[in-house]
Amino acid sequence: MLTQTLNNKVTPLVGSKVSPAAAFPVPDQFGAVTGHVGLVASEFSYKKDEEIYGEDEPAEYVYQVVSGAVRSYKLLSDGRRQIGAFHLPGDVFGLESGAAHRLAAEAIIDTTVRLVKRSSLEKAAGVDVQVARRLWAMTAGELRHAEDHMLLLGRKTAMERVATFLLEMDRRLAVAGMMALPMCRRDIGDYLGLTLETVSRALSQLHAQGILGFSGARQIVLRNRQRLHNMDA
Amino acid sequence: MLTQTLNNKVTPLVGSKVSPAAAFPVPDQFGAVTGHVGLVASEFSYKKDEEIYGEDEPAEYVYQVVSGAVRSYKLLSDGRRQIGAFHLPGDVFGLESGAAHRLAAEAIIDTTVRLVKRSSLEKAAGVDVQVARRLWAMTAGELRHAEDHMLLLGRKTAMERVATFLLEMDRRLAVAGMMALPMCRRDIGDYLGLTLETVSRALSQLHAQGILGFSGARQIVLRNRQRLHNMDA
DNA sequence: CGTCCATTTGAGGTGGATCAACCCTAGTGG
DNA sequence: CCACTAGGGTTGATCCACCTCAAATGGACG
Repeated sequence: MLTQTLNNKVTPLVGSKVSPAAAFPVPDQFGAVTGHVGLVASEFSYKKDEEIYGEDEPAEYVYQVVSGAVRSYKLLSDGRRQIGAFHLPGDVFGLESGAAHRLAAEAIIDTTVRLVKRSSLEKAAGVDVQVARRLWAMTAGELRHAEDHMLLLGRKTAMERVATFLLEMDRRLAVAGMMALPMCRRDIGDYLGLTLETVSRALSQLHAQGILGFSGARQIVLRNRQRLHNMDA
Repeated sequence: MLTQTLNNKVTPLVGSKVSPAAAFPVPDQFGAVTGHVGLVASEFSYKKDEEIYGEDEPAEYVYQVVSGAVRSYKLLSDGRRQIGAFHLPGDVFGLESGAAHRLAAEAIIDTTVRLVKRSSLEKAAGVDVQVARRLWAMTAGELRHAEDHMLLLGRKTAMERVATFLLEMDRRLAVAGMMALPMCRRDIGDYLGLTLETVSRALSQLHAQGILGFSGARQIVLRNRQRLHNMDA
């Protein structure tokens, strides 16, 4: 993609403040890599539901969410979808060791990213072992998440999956005890290996038990993290 | 682990032939890393069902299967198990970017491994960017497998999962068109997010359709890979 | 205020789990 | 060499968690 020009200002990175849109400080993974070697990062924006890159597309860029949210997913031929990860402000995504993206990526809501050429990172990693180490650690972090998620998809019940999801999102995007989910029930279902109806029923049940509160379907406050932890197996 | 000494001869690695027990040549991932820097690898053997390392245990060593087979898995508190990967002759496992193993590992059958200290690899990676690149690529390969497996666990039917499993094993361990599975039906089920009964029924059905043949429950020959491919979605 | 889509809720169906025999077959020991 | 045994595998019957299909409700935005 990246053919249409929405908002393409080029900014040199040095000290690189990151994620002004994030409501709390996040570790600056991108700057940790780019800062060392004076790479140049561009900014780019995507509309809600716009594709950022497709599955098996050449991996030309590595991205960091500045604001908004992104889903990475795979599709089966008949349209069944598995979302492998949600990317929130501060997160790096699209980093590949090989030549192609193995999942597609789309903006969940209007989203701004910073991006650098993969070839620049490769070159930097060839010169600076600290950069190489950071790239490895990022991929290892993704692997850790995938391994946890395999356990969820293969062995947890619907309620356990939703509990795990809520605790993950609470950790990653709660502000003042409240989280504003950027994704719809279908996205959550496709992330958890469930249908949107099952997700909705589980959330309704948690609401009825007083474990969470709603202010609109996507504004959720956890009222009892301990009980949620107990449900997550 | 590694406290009892079963068979601990130390062998310096140089050109490093690998996997004499493998029935066909495999890419020498271990040697590709260790060969460059003259690391020392030991050999060690484990009995069937013996633990190699536990979940969250410090990651002191990196392993390569010489002969036998290994399962990597996570457990829930009530005993539900998700096997994340099977490791066959030639495969490297137990490689971590962080300090601890995130899955446990056990020998499925009597197994011999080669191993090197993680600290040695870390040091080598700090000196030689090619080593660092290889370590990253290995972790990225595991991530690729995990991403494919999330799709299977989240969205494929029982028959599709079994078909995918058979094609994976066929690719990885078939000799002369036949494969000798080292693992039991329960292991297969815990890998595919199914019960052992469901795995058995799927295999029986494929047998009845003439898509595969048995010579004993674990000796399988695929008679129609194309039809199997069609079933795997 | 009305439209559109996301979400919730309900009713019923089903794929895979569970529970329960039974059957192989590879060892084991006589 | 064969009978016995134990563990793995198969098959059957039933159950139920989650899916599917359907309709009502709600909320955001023009």
